[in-house]
Amino acid sequence: MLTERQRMILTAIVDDYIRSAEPVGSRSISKRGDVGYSPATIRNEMADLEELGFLEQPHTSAGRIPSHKGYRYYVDHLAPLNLLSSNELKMMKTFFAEKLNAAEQVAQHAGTILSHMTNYTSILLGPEVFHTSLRHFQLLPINETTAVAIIVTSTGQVESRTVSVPAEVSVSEMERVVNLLNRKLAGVPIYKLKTALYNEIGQEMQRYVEHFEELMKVLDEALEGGSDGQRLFLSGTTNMLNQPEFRDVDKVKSILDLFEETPTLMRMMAAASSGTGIQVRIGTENDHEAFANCSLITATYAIEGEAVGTIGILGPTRMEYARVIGILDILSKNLTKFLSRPH
Amino acid sequence: MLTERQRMILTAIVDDYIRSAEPVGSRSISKRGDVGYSPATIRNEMADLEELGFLEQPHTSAGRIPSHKGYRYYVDHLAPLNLLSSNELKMMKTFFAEKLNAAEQVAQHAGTILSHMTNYTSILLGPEVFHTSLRHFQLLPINETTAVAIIVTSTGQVESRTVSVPAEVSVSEMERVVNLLNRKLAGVPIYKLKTALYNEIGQEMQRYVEHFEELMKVLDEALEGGSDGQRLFLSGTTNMLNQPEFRDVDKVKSILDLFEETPTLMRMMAAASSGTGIQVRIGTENDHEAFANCSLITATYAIEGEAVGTIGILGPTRMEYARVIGILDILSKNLTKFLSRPH
DNA sequence: TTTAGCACTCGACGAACTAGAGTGCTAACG
DNA sequence: CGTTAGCACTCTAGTTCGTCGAGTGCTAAA
Repeated sequence: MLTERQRMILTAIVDDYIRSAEPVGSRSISKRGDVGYSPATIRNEMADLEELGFLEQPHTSAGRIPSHKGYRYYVDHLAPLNLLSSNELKMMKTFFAEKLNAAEQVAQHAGTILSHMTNYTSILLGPEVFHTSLRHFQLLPINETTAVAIIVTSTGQVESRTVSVPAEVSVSEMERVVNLLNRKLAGVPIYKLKTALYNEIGQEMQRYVEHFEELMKVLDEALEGGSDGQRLFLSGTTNMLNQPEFRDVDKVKSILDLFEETPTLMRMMAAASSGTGIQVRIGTENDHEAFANCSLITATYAIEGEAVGTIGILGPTRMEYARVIGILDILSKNLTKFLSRPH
Repeated sequence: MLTERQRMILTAIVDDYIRSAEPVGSRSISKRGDVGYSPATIRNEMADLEELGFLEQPHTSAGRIPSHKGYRYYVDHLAPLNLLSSNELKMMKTFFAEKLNAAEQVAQHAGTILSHMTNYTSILLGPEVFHTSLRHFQLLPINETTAVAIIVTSTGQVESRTVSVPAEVSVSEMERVVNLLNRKLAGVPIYKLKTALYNEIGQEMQRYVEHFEELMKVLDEALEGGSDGQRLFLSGTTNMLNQPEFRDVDKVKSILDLFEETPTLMRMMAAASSGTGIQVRIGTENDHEAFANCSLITATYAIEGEAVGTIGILGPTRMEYARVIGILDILSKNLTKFLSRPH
């Protein structure tokens, strides 16, 4: 589709623009040395590239900037493989040498490291409990009408919520049920808990307890928490303010606002990481107008072969794709290895 | 110290400036009607107030703005008592009618409401577990070398952390210890847990278990989490961007950066709420240069008579003190009542 | 004591101008 | 025929300059 020379010039323009955030002119490309043509020739090619939709011109007498399509082509075909700098490698080594236990904590910390390494904003979708299985269930009365329900998963994550308990249900009754549940439900995947409760345990439970109906309601409430137990962590949100394209408060406002809308972000992250490997969403591909000038690069991480979370980097469309992709690739792989290691 | 007329004029200036964010001139004060003097008279008083340090002049031919000292005097002596608008009352009623259980969740939600009502940023220091007592302790092995330690407090808060367990310690041994601990430590305040463990339980434990040393290390690690189990919640951070004084990215940057530094914020909140009732910290009183142009208004909330957390509002020094103080006062009192109610 | 009057100051705003970066086109070149 | 030098043209960013108006401080009159 594009000639070799056009590819060279497009690469040069994108690279330059990523570095400078200023429209790139034919002269500066020519002077770089790696494209051995005069400004005039480059101008001709640039006009062609613009016609093809890879470049845009802010106004007549300015240089060119990559269009959405230009970035997409760059990411898909032109971006160089990026090896990590020794400094970056060192940061990553230091991180994985740390002694951190809980999976969620590890992942969260990885997000922080990532935002520091890249100077962009990292978005981390914590390990979901959906596919892990039940390790332990507990129901602790706090006072006459409330109890704390605790679910511990096989990966060591703890979810808790407060539930209200009808006065008729006695403590000993509750204990009996909890014991029964632990015997029957240990090892069952979290997402199957409710159906297991209804189908298998229900009948047996009726024999043990008096207030079956009330208890089922309590358990229902208690297990509710298990299904959406995924948390979102942001790090380096203010890095956005360093980008020259967001020097204007009005332009960042909508982005920062979105950062406070956890559910929306979660949905976006989940959508973005649908495929395997590294995913790049450029500008309007993000399905939210606040991110129209941003790119989101995501990767998933897994525990024991099961993808459990997503880690992403958000920056301006003019972001250092090659470097970020390189870092994210290594980091997500290491994270997976680290989380799946025998503790 | 100030004449009645000076107080009137100062009040008028502060009120006007809070509303408009523009330097206030003598003419506009005169025209308001509530100060029945000509611009010339007011100018003379303004010159005096400036000499006394209550006002400042951005440049010669501009109006006056309140100085730090001016705000302080306003807050301490001039700010009118503020009754909540019917709309505000309604929001608060709706909030406290909601069925929320966990104390932390309630408080966090209160912070959200607060930032919505005020259009400033709310900072919430979650209920600390320090003064609550132990309801239940649990140590669940996850695999050969790790276990999850869970602490449930009398208020229903759950803290968990992953600890590593030496290979020599057997599961049954661990269970025995946990049972012993629950029998002995239930009801002990969280902050006394460690000393209680060492002084009272230690000896008895030695009789029960083989690997005393190793187990003590595990327990030590497990109980570490209890002492600082206070969490920080921010809401409405982007409201800062709506303030005209922060229209410039450079000026908000340092503030938003500070929002990411949880420990620093926690320290500031703890320091700010040292006294009782509503505390107002104006500008540089905040001990952090990022907040030099901000004011922080805080109140504490309590559970069962024990102050457990702090709720605060951060805005520009030019913030609506009267309204915010009014809202915060009511909200913190209601929050206390709500959290201390028999569930 | 208060106020009207007045000269003065200073920033905000807009118009006019300039400099410079970059373009597209044409014609010459190898 | 592809490439390049040359040139007229365009458009923005930045600067200067003058004007306007809000606001002041001071003086003198009420």
